[in-house]
Amino acid sequence: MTKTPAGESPLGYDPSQYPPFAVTVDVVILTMLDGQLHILLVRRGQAPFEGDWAIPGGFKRPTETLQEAAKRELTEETGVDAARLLTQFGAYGDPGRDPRMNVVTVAYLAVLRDVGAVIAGSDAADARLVPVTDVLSGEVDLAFDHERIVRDAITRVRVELEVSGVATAFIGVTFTLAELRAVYEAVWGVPLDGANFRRSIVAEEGWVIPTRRLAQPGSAGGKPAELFRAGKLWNFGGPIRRPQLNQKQK
Amino acid sequence: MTKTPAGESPLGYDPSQYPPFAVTVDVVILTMLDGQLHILLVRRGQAPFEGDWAIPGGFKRPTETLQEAAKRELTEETGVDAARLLTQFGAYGDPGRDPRMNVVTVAYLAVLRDVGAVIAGSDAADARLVPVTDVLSGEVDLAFDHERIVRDAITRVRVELEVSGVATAFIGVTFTLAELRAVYEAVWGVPLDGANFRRSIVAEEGWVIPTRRLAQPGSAGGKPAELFRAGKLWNFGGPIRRPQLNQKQK
DNA sequence: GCAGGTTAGAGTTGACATGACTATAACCAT
DNA sequence: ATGGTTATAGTCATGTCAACTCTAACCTGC
Repeated sequence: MTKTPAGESPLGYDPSQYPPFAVTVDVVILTMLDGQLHILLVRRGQAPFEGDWAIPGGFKRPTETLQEAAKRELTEETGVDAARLLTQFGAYGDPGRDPRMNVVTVAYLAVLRDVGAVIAGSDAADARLVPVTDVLSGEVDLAFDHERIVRDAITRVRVELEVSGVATAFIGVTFTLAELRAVYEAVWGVPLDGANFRRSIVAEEGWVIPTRRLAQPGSAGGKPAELFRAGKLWNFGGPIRRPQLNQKQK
Repeated sequence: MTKTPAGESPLGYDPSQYPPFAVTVDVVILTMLDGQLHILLVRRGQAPFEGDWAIPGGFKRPTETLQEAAKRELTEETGVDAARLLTQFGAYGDPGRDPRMNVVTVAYLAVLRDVGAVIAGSDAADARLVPVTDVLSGEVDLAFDHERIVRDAITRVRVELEVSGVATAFIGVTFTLAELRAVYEAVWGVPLDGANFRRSIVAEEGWVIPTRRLAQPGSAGGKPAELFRAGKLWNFGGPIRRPQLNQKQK
Protein backbone atom coordinates (compact mmCIF):
# COMPACT_ATOMS: atom_id res chain seq x y z
CA MET A 1 0.00 0.00 0.00
CA THR A 2 3.00 2.22 -0.27
CA LYS A 3 4.04 2.24 -3.89
CA THR A 4 4.02 5.74 -5.26
CA PRO A 5 4.22 6.31 -8.98
CA ALA A 6 4.88 9.86 -10.07
CA GLY A 7 3.39 12.34 -7.69
CA GLU A 8 1.55 9.99 -5.35
CA SER A 9 2.78 10.26 -1.83
CA PRO A 10 1.02 7.95 0.60
CA LEU A 11 1.60 10.48 3.32
CA GLY A 12 0.45 13.51 1.44
CA TYR A 13 -1.93 11.67 -0.86
CA ASP A 14 -4.14 14.24 -2.47
CA PRO A 15 -7.37 12.76 -3.77
CA SER A 16 -8.13 15.86 -5.80
CA GLN A 17 -5.37 14.77 -8.14
CA TYR A 18 -7.62 11.93 -9.22
CA PRO A 19 -11.02 11.71 -10.74
CA PRO A 20 -13.33 11.02 -7.83
CA PHE A 21 -13.75 7.47 -6.63
CA ALA A 22 -16.99 6.23 -5.20
CA VAL A 23 -17.48 3.07 -3.18
CA THR A 24 -20.84 1.39 -3.20
CA VAL A 25 -22.31 -1.79 -1.81
CA ASP A 26 -24.81 -4.00 -3.61
CA VAL A 27 -26.89 -6.72 -2.04
CA VAL A 28 -28.19 -9.96 -3.49
CA ILE A 29 -31.09 -11.30 -1.45
CA LEU A 30 -32.19 -14.87 -2.16
CA THR A 31 -35.22 -16.66 -0.82
CA MET A 32 -37.51 -19.55 -1.58
CA LEU A 33 -40.94 -18.79 -3.01
CA ASP A 34 -43.32 -21.37 -4.45
CA GLY A 35 -40.53 -23.92 -4.52
CA GLN A 36 -38.37 -21.69 -6.67
CA LEU A 37 -35.31 -19.63 -5.87
CA HIS A 38 -36.13 -15.92 -6.02
CA ILE A 39 -34.02 -12.78 -5.92
CA LEU A 40 -34.98 -9.38 -4.58
CA LEU A 41 -34.77 -6.68 -7.27
CA VAL A 42 -35.62 -3.00 -7.46
CA ARG A 43 -36.71 -1.14 -10.55
CA ARG A 44 -34.61 1.97 -11.02
CA GLY A 45 -36.51 5.24 -10.88
CA GLN A 46 -33.66 7.39 -12.19
CA ALA A 47 -31.05 7.50 -14.93
CA PRO A 48 -28.85 5.78 -15.73
CA PHE A 49 -30.67 2.56 -16.54
CA GLU A 50 -33.97 4.14 -15.53
CA GLY A 51 -36.72 1.56 -15.61
CA ASP A 52 -34.30 -1.34 -15.55
CA TRP A 53 -34.20 -3.88 -12.77
CA ALA A 54 -31.19 -3.85 -10.46
CA ILE A 55 -30.09 -5.32 -7.18
CA PRO A 56 -30.43 -2.96 -4.22
CA GLY A 57 -27.39 -1.00 -3.10
CA GLY A 58 -25.83 2.40 -2.69
CA PHE A 59 -22.96 4.54 -1.54
CA LYS A 60 -20.84 3.59 1.43
CA ARG A 61 -20.39 6.26 4.06
CA PRO A 62 -17.00 6.93 5.59
CA THR A 63 -18.19 6.25 9.12
CA GLU A 64 -19.63 2.80 8.52
CA THR A 65 -18.20 -0.57 7.64
CA LEU A 66 -18.97 -2.22 4.32
CA GLN A 67 -21.25 -4.63 6.08
CA GLU A 68 -23.16 -1.83 7.80
CA ALA A 69 -23.54 -0.02 4.51
CA ALA A 70 -25.00 -3.12 2.91
CA LYS A 71 -27.51 -3.56 5.71
CA ARG A 72 -28.53 0.10 5.60
CA GLU A 73 -28.94 0.31 1.85
CA LEU A 74 -30.97 -2.86 1.74
CA THR A 75 -33.39 -1.58 4.34
CA GLU A 76 -33.64 1.88 2.79
CA GLU A 77 -34.40 0.61 -0.68
CA THR A 78 -36.60 -2.38 -0.01
CA GLY A 79 -37.68 -2.36 3.62
CA VAL A 80 -36.04 -5.74 4.07
CA ASP A 81 -33.90 -6.48 7.11
CA ALA A 82 -31.07 -8.98 6.76
CA ALA A 83 -28.76 -7.73 9.46
CA ARG A 84 -27.18 -11.09 10.08
CA LEU A 85 -26.38 -13.44 7.25
CA LEU A 86 -24.92 -10.79 4.95
CA THR A 87 -21.76 -12.27 3.54
CA GLN A 88 -19.44 -10.52 1.15
CA PHE A 89 -18.63 -12.37 -2.04
CA GLY A 90 -16.97 -10.01 -4.49
CA ALA A 91 -15.81 -6.56 -5.53
CA TYR A 92 -16.30 -5.05 -8.96
CA GLY A 93 -14.36 -2.09 -10.28
CA ASP A 94 -14.01 -2.26 -14.05
CA PRO A 95 -13.65 1.17 -15.63
CA GLY A 96 -16.93 2.24 -17.16
CA ARG A 97 -19.13 -0.13 -15.21
CA ASP A 98 -21.00 2.97 -14.07
CA PRO A 99 -21.35 5.64 -16.77
CA ARG A 100 -21.40 8.46 -14.23
CA MET A 101 -18.05 8.05 -12.53
CA ASN A 102 -15.49 5.61 -11.19
CA VAL A 103 -17.38 3.27 -8.93
CA VAL A 104 -16.02 0.28 -7.08
CA THR A 105 -18.77 -1.82 -5.58
CA VAL A 106 -18.59 -4.52 -2.95
CA ALA A 107 -21.25 -7.19 -3.29
CA TYR A 108 -23.05 -8.93 -0.44
CA LEU A 109 -25.26 -11.97 -0.34
CA ALA A 110 -27.93 -12.99 2.11
CA VAL A 111 -30.32 -15.89 2.22
CA LEU A 112 -33.66 -15.31 3.94
CA ARG A 113 -36.38 -17.67 5.06
CA ASP A 114 -39.02 -14.98 4.83
CA VAL A 115 -38.39 -11.67 3.14
CA GLY A 116 -41.53 -10.19 4.61
CA ALA A 117 -43.05 -7.02 3.23
CA VAL A 118 -41.11 -5.59 0.31
CA ILE A 119 -41.45 -1.80 0.18
CA ALA A 120 -39.88 0.18 -2.64
CA GLY A 121 -37.72 3.04 -1.34
CA SER A 122 -37.99 6.68 -2.34
CA ASP A 123 -36.21 6.51 -5.66
CA ALA A 124 -37.04 2.97 -6.62
CA ALA A 125 -39.99 2.62 -8.93
CA ASP A 126 -40.69 -0.87 -7.71
CA ALA A 127 -39.23 -3.67 -5.62
CA ARG A 128 -40.14 -7.32 -5.79
CA LEU A 129 -39.00 -10.92 -5.79
CA VAL A 130 -38.14 -12.35 -9.19
CA PRO A 131 -37.31 -16.00 -10.02
CA VAL A 132 -33.57 -16.30 -10.53
CA THR A 133 -34.17 -18.39 -13.61
CA ASP A 134 -35.63 -15.29 -15.27
CA VAL A 135 -32.39 -13.44 -14.59
CA LEU A 136 -30.05 -16.24 -15.55
CA SER A 137 -31.93 -16.90 -18.78
CA GLY A 138 -31.63 -13.25 -19.73
CA GLU A 139 -35.37 -12.80 -19.68
CA VAL A 140 -34.93 -9.98 -17.20
CA ASP A 141 -32.17 -7.49 -18.02
CA LEU A 142 -30.32 -5.91 -15.16
CA ALA A 143 -28.67 -2.49 -14.90
CA PHE A 144 -24.91 -1.95 -14.80
CA ASP A 145 -22.97 -5.20 -14.51
CA HIS A 146 -25.53 -6.58 -12.10
CA GLU A 147 -26.18 -9.69 -14.12
CA ARG A 148 -22.60 -10.73 -13.66
CA ILE A 149 -22.86 -9.99 -9.95
CA VAL A 150 -25.99 -12.10 -9.66
CA ARG A 151 -24.35 -14.98 -11.52
CA ASP A 152 -21.43 -14.87 -9.15
CA ALA A 153 -23.83 -14.82 -6.21
CA ILE A 154 -25.67 -17.90 -7.43
CA THR A 155 -22.42 -19.73 -7.95
CA ARG A 156 -21.42 -18.79 -4.46
CA VAL A 157 -24.62 -19.94 -2.77
CA ARG A 158 -24.48 -23.25 -4.61
CA VAL A 159 -21.10 -23.89 -3.07
CA GLU A 160 -22.13 -22.54 0.32
CA LEU A 161 -25.04 -24.91 0.38
CA GLU A 162 -22.62 -27.79 0.39
CA VAL A 163 -19.76 -26.55 2.50
CA SER A 164 -21.69 -24.43 4.97
CA GLY A 165 -25.03 -25.12 6.54
CA VAL A 166 -26.85 -22.32 4.79
CA ALA A 167 -29.73 -24.56 3.75
CA THR A 168 -31.69 -24.02 6.95
CA ALA A 169 -31.52 -20.27 6.44
CA PHE A 170 -34.00 -20.64 3.59
CA ILE A 171 -36.75 -22.19 5.64
CA GLY A 172 -38.68 -21.74 8.87
CA VAL A 173 -37.69 -22.66 12.39
CA THR A 174 -39.56 -25.93 12.10
CA PHE A 175 -39.69 -27.73 8.80
CA THR A 176 -40.29 -31.07 7.14
CA LEU A 177 -37.50 -32.92 5.41
CA ALA A 178 -39.33 -32.40 2.13
CA GLU A 179 -39.11 -28.64 2.59
CA LEU A 180 -35.43 -28.90 3.34
CA ARG A 181 -34.90 -31.10 0.32
CA ALA A 182 -36.74 -28.59 -1.87
CA VAL A 183 -34.11 -26.01 -0.94
CA TYR A 184 -31.31 -28.17 -2.24
CA GLU A 185 -33.22 -29.06 -5.36
CA ALA A 186 -34.09 -25.45 -6.14
CA VAL A 187 -30.61 -24.05 -5.55
CA TRP A 188 -28.72 -26.83 -7.28
CA GLY A 189 -31.34 -27.47 -9.91
CA VAL A 190 -31.13 -31.23 -9.49
CA PRO A 191 -33.65 -33.79 -8.20
CA LEU A 192 -32.74 -35.65 -5.03
CA ASP A 193 -34.12 -38.96 -3.85
CA GLY A 194 -36.32 -38.35 -0.84
CA ALA A 195 -35.47 -41.58 0.92
CA ASN A 196 -31.72 -41.19 0.50
CA PHE A 197 -31.94 -37.57 1.52
CA ARG A 198 -33.67 -38.53 4.71
CA ARG A 199 -31.12 -41.19 5.50
CA SER A 200 -28.20 -38.82 5.06
CA ILE A 201 -29.71 -36.35 7.48
CA VAL A 202 -31.19 -38.64 10.11
CA ALA A 203 -28.27 -41.08 10.13
CA GLU A 204 -26.31 -38.79 12.37
CA GLU A 205 -27.61 -36.99 15.39
CA GLY A 206 -27.21 -33.24 15.39
CA TRP A 207 -28.53 -32.27 12.00
CA VAL A 208 -32.22 -32.20 12.78
CA ILE A 209 -34.10 -32.48 16.05
CA PRO A 210 -37.57 -34.08 15.99
CA THR A 211 -40.30 -31.90 17.45
CA ARG A 212 -42.76 -34.80 17.84
CA ARG A 213 -45.28 -32.76 15.90
CA LEU A 214 -46.62 -33.46 12.43
CA ALA A 215 -47.13 -31.13 9.50
CA GLN A 216 -50.48 -30.81 7.79
CA PRO A 217 -50.59 -32.82 4.58
CA GLY A 218 -51.12 -30.79 1.42
CA SER A 219 -54.35 -30.81 -0.51
CA ALA A 220 -53.10 -33.81 -2.45
CA GLY A 221 -53.01 -35.88 0.72
CA GLY A 222 -50.16 -38.10 1.69
CA LYS A 223 -48.76 -39.26 4.97
CA PRO A 224 -48.19 -36.30 7.28
CA ALA A 225 -44.52 -35.44 7.64
CA GLU A 226 -42.68 -35.03 10.89
CA LEU A 227 -41.58 -31.53 11.86
CA PHE A 228 -37.94 -30.92 12.75
CA ARG A 229 -35.80 -28.16 14.12
CA ALA A 230 -32.28 -27.48 12.87
CA GLY A 231 -29.50 -28.97 14.97
CA LYS A 232 -26.11 -27.58 15.79
CA LEU A 233 -24.13 -29.44 13.17
CA TRP A 234 -25.23 -27.02 10.48
CA ASN A 235 -22.67 -24.56 11.78
CA PHE A 236 -19.89 -26.84 10.61
CA GLY A 237 -20.95 -27.64 7.08
CA GLY A 238 -23.88 -29.31 5.39
CA PRO A 239 -24.80 -33.00 5.37
CA ILE A 240 -25.69 -33.29 1.69
CA ARG A 241 -23.10 -33.59 -1.05
CA ARG A 242 -23.83 -32.08 -4.41
CA PRO A 243 -24.38 -34.81 -6.98
CA GLN A 244 -22.16 -34.98 -10.06
CA LEU A 245 -20.01 -32.14 -8.80
CA ASN A 246 -16.94 -34.19 -9.57
CA GLN A 247 -17.97 -35.42 -12.97
CA LYS A 248 -14.63 -35.22 -14.68
CA GLN A 249 -14.82 -34.94 -18.42
CA LYS A 250 -12.67 -37.54 -20.08
CA MET B 1 -27.24 1.80 -6.27
CA THR B 2 -29.77 4.57 -6.36
CA LYS B 3 -30.70 5.34 -2.80
CA THR B 4 -30.06 8.95 -2.06
CA PRO B 5 -30.01 10.14 1.50
CA ALA B 6 -30.10 13.89 1.94
CA GLY B 7 -28.38 15.67 -0.85
CA GLU B 8 -27.00 12.74 -2.81
CA SER B 9 -28.28 12.70 -6.30
CA PRO B 10 -27.02 9.75 -8.31
CA LEU B 11 -27.08 11.89 -11.41
CA GLY B 12 -25.37 14.91 -9.98
CA TYR B 13 -23.34 13.08 -7.38
CA ASP B 14 -20.70 15.42 -6.10
CA PRO B 15 -17.79 13.62 -4.51
CA SER B 16 -16.50 16.80 -2.94
CA GLN B 17 -19.41 16.55 -0.52
CA TYR B 18 -17.65 13.55 1.01
CA PRO B 19 -14.36 12.97 2.67
CA PRO B 20 -12.17 11.49 -0.04
CA PHE B 21 -12.41 7.79 -0.68
CA ALA B 22 -9.42 5.84 -1.85
CA VAL B 23 -9.52 2.40 -3.38
CA THR B 24 -6.48 0.21 -3.04
CA VAL B 25 -5.60 -3.35 -3.93
CA ASP B 26 -3.48 -5.65 -1.79
CA VAL B 27 -1.91 -8.86 -2.93
CA VAL B 28 -1.16 -12.04 -1.01
CA ILE B 29 1.48 -14.11 -2.78
CA LEU B 30 1.95 -17.67 -1.58
CA THR B 31 4.63 -20.12 -2.59
CA MET B 32 6.38 -23.25 -1.41
CA LEU B 33 9.88 -22.91 0.01
CA ASP B 34 11.74 -25.66 1.84
CA GLY B 35 8.55 -27.64 2.16
CA GLN B 36 6.82 -24.79 3.95
CA LEU B 37 4.16 -22.35 2.80
CA HIS B 38 5.64 -18.85 2.48
CA ILE B 39 4.10 -15.44 1.92
CA LEU B 40 5.64 -12.47 0.12
CA LEU B 41 5.91 -9.42 2.41
CA VAL B 42 7.38 -5.95 2.08
CA ARG B 43 8.78 -3.86 4.88
CA ARG B 44 7.24 -0.43 4.84
CA GLY B 45 9.65 2.42 4.27
CA GLN B 46 7.23 5.17 5.20
CA ALA B 47 4.70 6.12 7.85
CA PRO B 48 2.27 4.94 8.86
CA PHE B 49 3.50 1.61 10.17
CA GLU B 50 7.01 2.46 9.02
CA GLY B 51 9.28 -0.51 9.50
CA ASP B 52 6.39 -2.96 9.81
CA TRP B 53 5.85 -5.81 7.43
CA ALA B 54 2.88 -5.61 5.09
CA ILE B 55 1.52 -7.31 2.03
CA PRO B 56 2.24 -5.48 -1.22
CA GLY B 57 -0.44 -3.23 -2.69
CA GLY B 58 -1.38 0.29 -3.64
CA PHE B 59 -3.89 2.67 -5.13
CA LYS B 60 -6.14 1.66 -7.98
CA ARG B 61 -6.17 3.98 -10.97
CA PRO B 62 -9.42 4.96 -12.62
CA THR B 63 -8.40 3.58 -16.00
CA GLU B 64 -7.55 0.06 -14.87
CA THR B 65 -9.54 -2.84 -13.54
CA LEU B 66 -9.02 -4.10 -10.01
CA GLN B 67 -7.18 -7.10 -11.37
CA GLU B 68 -4.85 -4.94 -13.44
CA ALA B 69 -4.12 -2.75 -10.45
CA ALA B 70 -3.20 -5.78 -8.38
CA LYS B 71 -0.82 -7.04 -11.05
CA ARG B 72 0.79 -3.63 -11.46
CA GLU B 73 1.28 -2.93 -7.77
CA LEU B 74 2.76 -6.33 -7.16
CA THR B 75 5.34 -5.88 -9.89
CA GLU B 76 6.16 -2.33 -8.85
CA GLU B 77 6.74 -3.17 -5.22
CA THR B 78 8.39 -6.56 -5.40
CA GLY B 79 9.44 -7.24 -8.98
CA VAL B 80 7.24 -10.32 -8.97
CA ASP B 81 5.00 -11.11 -11.91
CA ALA B 82 1.80 -13.02 -11.27
CA ALA B 83 -0.30 -11.81 -14.15
CA ARG B 84 -2.43 -14.93 -14.31
CA LEU B 85 -3.59 -16.67 -11.17
CA LEU B 86 -4.56 -13.52 -9.32
CA THR B 87 -7.92 -14.24 -7.75
CA GLN B 88 -9.91 -11.82 -5.69
CA PHE B 89 -10.99 -13.00 -2.26
CA GLY B 90 -12.22 -10.08 -0.21
CA ALA B 91 -12.78 -6.37 0.32
CA TYR B 92 -12.00 -4.50 3.50
CA GLY B 93 -13.39 -1.09 4.35
CA ASP B 94 -13.69 -0.65 8.11
CA PRO B 95 -13.46 3.00 9.16
CA GLY B 96 -10.05 3.70 10.56
CA ARG B 97 -8.28 0.73 9.02
CA ASP B 98 -5.93 3.28 7.48
CA PRO B 99 -5.10 6.22 9.75
CA ARG B 100 -4.60 8.60 6.84
CA MET B 101 -7.97 8.51 5.16
CA ASN B 102 -10.92 6.37 4.14
CA VAL B 103 -9.50 3.44 2.29
CA VAL B 104 -11.38 0.49 0.89
CA THR B 105 -9.05 -2.23 -0.26
CA VAL B 106 -9.72 -5.22 -2.47
CA ALA B 107 -7.53 -8.20 -1.72
CA TYR B 108 -6.09 -10.60 -4.28
CA LEU B 109 -4.41 -13.94 -3.92
CA ALA B 110 -1.94 -15.71 -6.15
CA VAL B 111 -0.04 -18.94 -5.83
CA LEU B 112 3.33 -19.16 -7.54
CA ARG B 113 5.62 -22.08 -8.28
CA ASP B 114 8.68 -19.87 -8.32
CA VAL B 115 8.59 -16.31 -7.10
CA GLY B 116 11.92 -15.61 -8.74
CA ALA B 117 13.96 -12.58 -7.79
CA VAL B 118 12.30 -10.47 -5.13
CA ILE B 119 13.26 -6.83 -5.53
CA ALA B 120 12.07 -4.24 -3.05
CA GLY B 121 10.41 -1.30 -4.82
CA SER B 122 11.30 2.34 -4.38
CA ASP B 123 9.54 2.96 -1.10
CA ALA B 124 9.77 -0.49 0.40
CA ALA B 125 12.65 -0.99 2.79
CA ASP B 126 12.74 -4.69 2.11
CA ALA B 127 10.81 -7.47 0.42
CA ARG B 128 11.09 -11.16 1.13
CA LEU B 129 9.35 -14.47 1.63
CA VAL B 130 8.25 -15.28 5.18
CA PRO B 131 6.80 -18.57 6.47
CA VAL B 132 3.07 -18.17 6.93
CA THR B 133 3.29 -19.88 10.29
CA ASP B 134 5.27 -16.88 11.53
CA VAL B 135 2.41 -14.62 10.54
CA LEU B 136 -0.39 -16.83 11.82
CA SER B 137 1.37 -17.33 15.15
CA GLY B 138 1.69 -13.57 15.59
CA GLU B 139 5.46 -13.77 15.56
CA VAL B 140 5.52 -11.29 12.69
CA ASP B 141 3.25 -8.28 13.11
CA LEU B 142 1.69 -6.81 10.02
CA ALA B 143 0.66 -3.23 9.25
CA PHE B 144 -2.96 -2.09 9.00
CA ASP B 145 -5.42 -4.98 9.13
CA HIS B 146 -3.16 -7.10 6.98
CA GLU B 147 -3.02 -9.96 9.43
CA ARG B 148 -6.76 -10.43 9.05
CA ILE B 149 -6.38 -10.28 5.28
CA VAL B 150 -3.66 -12.91 5.34
CA ARG B 151 -5.75 -15.20 7.53
CA ASP B 152 -8.63 -14.91 5.10
CA ALA B 153 -6.26 -15.67 2.24
CA ILE B 154 -4.97 -18.84 3.89
CA THR B 155 -8.49 -20.01 4.54
CA ARG B 156 -9.30 -19.37 0.93
CA VAL B 157 -6.35 -21.21 -0.53
CA ARG B 158 -7.10 -24.24 1.64
CA VAL B 159 -10.51 -24.44 0.05
CA GLU B 160 -9.20 -23.63 -3.42
CA LEU B 161 -6.76 -26.47 -3.18
CA GLU B 162 -9.67 -28.85 -2.99
CA VAL B 163 -12.23 -27.33 -5.32
CA SER B 164 -9.90 -25.90 -7.92
CA GLY B 165 -6.74 -27.37 -9.30
CA VAL B 166 -4.46 -24.78 -7.78
CA ALA B 167 -2.05 -27.37 -6.43
CA THR B 168 0.06 -27.56 -9.57
CA ALA B 169 0.55 -23.82 -9.46
CA PHE B 170 2.87 -24.31 -6.50
CA ILE B 171 5.36 -26.53 -8.26
CA GLY B 172 7.43 -26.75 -11.41
CA VAL B 173 6.41 -27.84 -14.86
CA THR B 174 7.60 -31.36 -14.17
CA PHE B 175 7.30 -32.82 -10.71
CA THR B 176 7.20 -36.02 -8.73
CA LEU B 177 4.08 -37.14 -6.96
CA ALA B 178 5.89 -36.65 -3.67
CA GLU B 179 6.40 -32.99 -4.49
CA LEU B 180 2.77 -32.62 -5.37
CA ARG B 181 1.75 -34.34 -2.18
CA ALA B 182 3.99 -32.00 -0.17
CA VAL B 183 1.92 -29.08 -1.44
CA TYR B 184 -1.27 -30.54 -0.05
CA GLU B 185 0.38 -31.42 3.21
CA ALA B 186 1.90 -27.98 3.66
CA VAL B 187 -1.23 -26.04 2.82
CA TRP B 188 -3.64 -28.23 4.74
CA GLY B 189 -1.24 -29.06 7.50
CA VAL B 190 -2.16 -32.74 7.46
CA PRO B 191 -0.17 -35.84 6.50
CA LEU B 192 -1.37 -37.81 3.50
CA ASP B 193 -0.64 -41.44 2.71
CA GLY B 194 1.71 -41.57 -0.25
CA ALA B 195 0.27 -44.74 -1.72
CA ASN B 196 -3.33 -43.59 -1.50
CA PHE B 197 -2.35 -40.21 -2.87
CA ARG B 198 -0.77 -41.82 -5.88
CA ARG B 199 -3.75 -43.99 -6.53
CA SER B 200 -6.18 -41.08 -6.43
CA ILE B 201 -4.14 -39.21 -9.02
CA VAL B 202 -3.08 -42.01 -11.33
CA ALA B 203 -6.42 -43.82 -11.24
CA GLU B 204 -7.83 -41.47 -13.79
CA GLU B 205 -6.15 -40.25 -16.91
CA GLY B 206 -5.84 -36.52 -17.29
CA TRP B 207 -4.43 -35.48 -13.96
CA VAL B 208 -0.78 -36.17 -14.57
CA ILE B 209 1.09 -37.10 -17.72
CA PRO B 210 4.19 -39.31 -17.39
CA THR B 211 7.32 -37.87 -18.89
CA ARG B 212 9.19 -41.20 -18.94
CA ARG B 213 11.99 -39.51 -17.07
CA LEU B 214 13.08 -40.09 -13.50
CA ALA B 215 13.95 -37.64 -10.76
CA GLN B 216 17.24 -37.77 -8.92
CA PRO B 217 16.85 -39.41 -5.53
CA GLY B 218 17.69 -37.23 -2.56
CA SER B 219 20.76 -37.68 -0.43
CA ALA B 220 18.91 -40.22 1.66
CA GLY B 221 18.56 -42.48 -1.32
CA GLY B 222 15.35 -44.21 -2.22
CA LYS B 223 13.83 -45.38 -5.41
CA PRO B 224 13.92 -42.63 -8.02
CA ALA B 225 10.46 -41.14 -8.64
CA GLU B 226 8.88 -40.70 -11.99
CA LEU B 227 8.49 -37.17 -13.32
CA PHE B 228 5.08 -35.98 -14.42
CA ARG B 229 3.54 -33.00 -16.14
CA ALA B 230 0.18 -31.56 -15.13
CA GLY B 231 -2.78 -32.72 -17.21
CA LYS B 232 -5.85 -30.82 -18.26
CA LEU B 233 -8.21 -32.01 -15.59
CA TRP B 234 -6.76 -29.58 -13.08
CA ASN B 235 -8.75 -26.84 -14.71
CA PHE B 236 -11.94 -28.43 -13.48
CA GLY B 237 -11.15 -29.05 -9.83
CA GLY B 238 -8.64 -31.05 -7.84
CA PRO B 239 -8.44 -34.83 -7.42
CA ILE B 240 -7.68 -34.89 -3.71
CA ARG B 241 -10.30 -34.44 -1.05
CA ARG B 242 -9.37 -32.75 2.17
CA PRO B 243 -9.35 -35.24 5.04
CA GLN B 244 -11.51 -34.66 8.09
CA LEU B 245 -13.17 -31.70 6.48
CA ASN B 246 -16.48 -33.20 7.46
CA GLN B 247 -15.46 -34.25 10.92
CA LYS B 248 -18.74 -33.67 12.63
CA GLN B 249 -18.37 -33.16 16.31
CA LYS B 250 -20.67 -35.43 18.21
C1' DG C 1 30.33 -55.39 -2.56
C1' DC C 2 27.25 -56.16 1.07
C1' DA C 3 23.95 -54.69 4.88
C1' DG C 4 20.67 -51.73 6.44
C1' DG C 5 18.05 -47.63 5.68
C1' DT C 6 15.00 -44.83 2.55
C1' DT C 7 11.73 -43.72 -0.91
C1' DA C 8 8.55 -44.98 -4.84
C1' DG C 9 4.94 -47.40 -6.16
C1' DA C 10 1.65 -51.76 -6.43
C1' DG C 11 -1.76 -54.47 -4.26
C1' DT C 12 -5.23 -55.97 -0.51
C1' DT C 13 -8.69 -55.28 2.70
C1' DG C 14 -12.50 -53.44 5.37
C1' DA C 15 -15.38 -49.54 6.71
C1' DC C 16 -18.41 -46.43 5.05
C1' DA C 17 -21.13 -43.49 1.80
C1' DT C 18 -24.25 -43.33 -1.77
C1' DG C 19 -27.66 -44.28 -5.64
C1' DA C 20 -31.38 -47.06 -7.19
C1' DC C 21 -34.99 -49.47 -5.88
C1' DT C 22 -38.94 -51.78 -3.19
C1' DA C 23 -42.21 -51.89 0.46
C1' DT C 24 -45.28 -50.03 3.82
C1' DA C 25 -47.83 -46.47 6.39
C1' DA C 26 -50.89 -42.64 6.65
C1' DC C 27 -53.17 -39.13 4.68
C1' DC C 28 -56.40 -36.90 0.68
C1' DA C 29 -60.18 -37.05 -2.78
C1' DT C 30 -64.21 -39.15 -4.92
C1' DA D 1 -64.06 -48.34 -0.07
C1' DT D 2 -60.67 -47.12 -3.68
C1' DG D 3 -57.07 -45.08 -5.89
C1' DG D 4 -53.73 -41.37 -5.76
C1' DT D 5 -50.15 -39.07 -2.95
C1' DT D 6 -46.62 -38.37 0.32
C1' DA D 7 -43.55 -39.91 4.15
C1' DT D 8 -40.66 -43.23 5.93
C1' DA D 9 -38.24 -47.84 6.34
C1' DG D 10 -35.40 -51.22 4.37
C1' DT D 11 -32.44 -53.72 0.81
C1' DC D 12 -28.81 -54.22 -2.38
C1' DA D 13 -25.05 -53.10 -5.38
C1' DT D 14 -21.48 -50.04 -6.21
C1' DG D 15 -17.86 -46.86 -5.35
C1' DT D 16 -14.70 -44.36 -2.43
C1' DC D 17 -11.13 -44.19 0.69
C1' DA D 18 -7.98 -44.90 4.61
C1' DA D 19 -4.89 -48.20 6.59
C1' DC D 20 -1.86 -51.49 5.73
C1' DT D 21 1.54 -54.75 3.51
C1' DC D 22 4.79 -55.81 0.10
C1' DT D 23 8.33 -55.13 -3.43
C1' DA D 24 11.55 -52.43 -6.31
C1' DA D 25 15.26 -49.30 -6.67
C1' DC D 26 18.11 -46.17 -4.93
C1' DC D 27 21.49 -44.25 -1.08
C1' DT D 28 25.39 -44.50 2.66
C1' DG D 29 28.75 -46.76 5.64
C1' DC D 30 31.60 -50.42 6.36
